[in-house]
Amino acid sequence: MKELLINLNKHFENRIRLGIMSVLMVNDWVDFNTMKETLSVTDGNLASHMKALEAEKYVEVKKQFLDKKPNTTYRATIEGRKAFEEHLAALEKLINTGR
Amino acid sequence: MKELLINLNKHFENRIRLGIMSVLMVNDWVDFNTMKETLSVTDGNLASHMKALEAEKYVEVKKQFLDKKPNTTYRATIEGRKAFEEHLAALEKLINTGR
DNA sequence: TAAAAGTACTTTGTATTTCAAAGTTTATAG
DNA sequence: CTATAAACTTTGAAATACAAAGTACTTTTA
Repeated sequence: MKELLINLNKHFENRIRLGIMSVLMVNDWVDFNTMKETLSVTDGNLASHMKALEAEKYVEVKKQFLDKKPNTTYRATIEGRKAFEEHLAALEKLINTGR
Repeated sequence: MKELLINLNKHFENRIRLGIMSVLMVNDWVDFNTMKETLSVTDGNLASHMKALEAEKYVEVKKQFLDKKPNTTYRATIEGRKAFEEHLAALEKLINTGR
């Protein structure tokens, strides 16, 4: 019970970040607009959270032109998956403590 | 996948709040200092989070003198338990979506 | 009965986080 | 050219979080 909270990853505390990572755990490459609609966030907000996750090397980005239109897709890195798994494990521990 | 995030309760997003509620789910009455040490937070910080949870009616407070010393204890209300259960369920859903 | 100590705050001030809205860039379509 | 779309970036405001210092109340100690 001593280190109840230390394994929680600060970068995943926010709900939108939780959503992003959850989506990226099951989908290999997810494009900007799909993510935006899935989470119901503004484009600016999504971009900034993405940037934060990118800065932590938790997601990688691929920019290309698809159908002659700019298309940005994301996927979780190995590191990101690992970090998120650890976060979820810590959450589960909390959940099991809590009932 | 549409309402991926809406069942998450904003008041439980913070790690310390998560810790508080987890502790209160399994312990009926927990005193201020035990909570403070369990979570490794300053007294001011704990007090303010407690106040926030109290304002939402998620915890109730009992103040008394024990061994001639002031003693404040907390427990989760029925409402608080319900809200936290829902939050955990939403988290679990995310977790299961995410692996 | 005055000083000291402990509990549980409250206040203050700062730093960080979050978010929407507006503006920007680049590339294609007409 | 001009318009349009995607994906940002910038700006600014509001909310949140936190530590540190200060306070109130009570009991203990001298």
